[in-house]
Amino acid sequence: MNQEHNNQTDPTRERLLDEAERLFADKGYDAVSLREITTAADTHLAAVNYHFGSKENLYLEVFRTRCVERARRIHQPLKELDKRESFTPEELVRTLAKAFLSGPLTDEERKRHSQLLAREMHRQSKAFNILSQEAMKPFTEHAIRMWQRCLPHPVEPERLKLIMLSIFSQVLYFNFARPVVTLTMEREYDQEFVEQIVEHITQFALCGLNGDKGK
Amino acid sequence: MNQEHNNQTDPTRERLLDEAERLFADKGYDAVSLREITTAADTHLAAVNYHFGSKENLYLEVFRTRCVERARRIHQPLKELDKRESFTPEELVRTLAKAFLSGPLTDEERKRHSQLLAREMHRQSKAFNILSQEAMKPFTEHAIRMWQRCLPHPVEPERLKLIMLSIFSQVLYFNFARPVVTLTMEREYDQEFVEQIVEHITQFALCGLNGDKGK
DNA sequence: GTCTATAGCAGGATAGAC
DNA sequence: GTCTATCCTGCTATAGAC
Repeated sequence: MNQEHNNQTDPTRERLLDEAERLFADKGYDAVSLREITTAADTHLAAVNYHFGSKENLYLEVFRTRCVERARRIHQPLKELDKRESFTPEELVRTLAKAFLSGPLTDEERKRHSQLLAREMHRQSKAFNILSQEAMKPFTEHAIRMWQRCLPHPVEPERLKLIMLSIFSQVLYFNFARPVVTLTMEREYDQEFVEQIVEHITQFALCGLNGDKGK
Repeated sequence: MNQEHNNQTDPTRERLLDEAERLFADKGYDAVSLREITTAADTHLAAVNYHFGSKENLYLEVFRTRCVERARRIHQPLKELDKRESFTPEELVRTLAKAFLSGPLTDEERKRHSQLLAREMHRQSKAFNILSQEAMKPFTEHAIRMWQRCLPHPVEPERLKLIMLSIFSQVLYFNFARPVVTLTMEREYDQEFVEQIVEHITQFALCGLNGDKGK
């Protein structure tokens, strides 16, 4: 109980979560079999039932631990910025875009995270509820408070929420739909390209913020 | 051969495609069984093999016929605009956003289309190839030619492609991730809300087009 | 040509041996 | 506690009756 036998650090349990996450992200819930997962995790079928009770529960545990933890790390740069005395809207937007596209996660993690998110985003499932309650909702609300703090003139929250959704849709898409992006741009993802995308989204969103002046 | 017995109009075949499309969009390829589809289409298991050869082929046929056909209808408003003597960038962007969000499709069709697209968007599959070759590529290229036609000053194609991707990511997201949108905005989809979204994306993209002037 | 009946296999879950 | 061996269900595909 004092070191290795609690739920958090059992190595078999961790390996199962690792492989489950990878495979679920890659193929989706129904396309992955428990046999596939346990073989990859170098253990046996019954281990899933022992540690998680069922396939469904293993899936949910991936969201409860892995995804929520990654979401926290994505949130981190925003919190850092918020600690500062002051910041500009441009810095806020760039921090948002960077957090998702070149931020704290490794490229592999980013891909998995986007895939799992995208898979759950359109169905009201338990996994979706975990994500929205633990990750998306607090993140969005925090970002909006930060905007209201740094914008020179007040902007109605509805507009800010729409802009948040627009930014979010783009970072998700540029991570998730890479085949479409490389096909359209005739260009592979490398550091320079990602920086270009971050810059594109930043400028896009900034103009969206100030945009209605010209109307 | 002269009326009802060719592939295009066999009523059982059509019902199978209808139900397959609905269920695949709703649950994804692996979560749907042929039994489910044939029961919904009020026919028997063997009919799938008779008409399509396999589950995989039925799936692909949904893309080859239904999705490509819908993509053509989404393309239509753009073609109409292109026939005109001249048009503004704003008209072009609004036409693009409307085509996906309130355009030629019914709401039900729009949902299905977005779901099927989103499901295939991240994996290089046969279905993806059909979509990108038959629908996305020609559409994107046409839109870019139209932009180059109506923009007062030349804009490099790479920038236009990025803007196309940004618009596309947003319309896809606002169709596909409705649970997230309603949760964030605390608002259900109705005609007024959809119009607001179209307006939001239009302004967003327009500013993105002219945006770097202010930098 | 249509559809029933079944083959053959893979899935998740679990009983029970160690 | 661990893991093998097995259960049973549900799947796709197809052979063959009508």
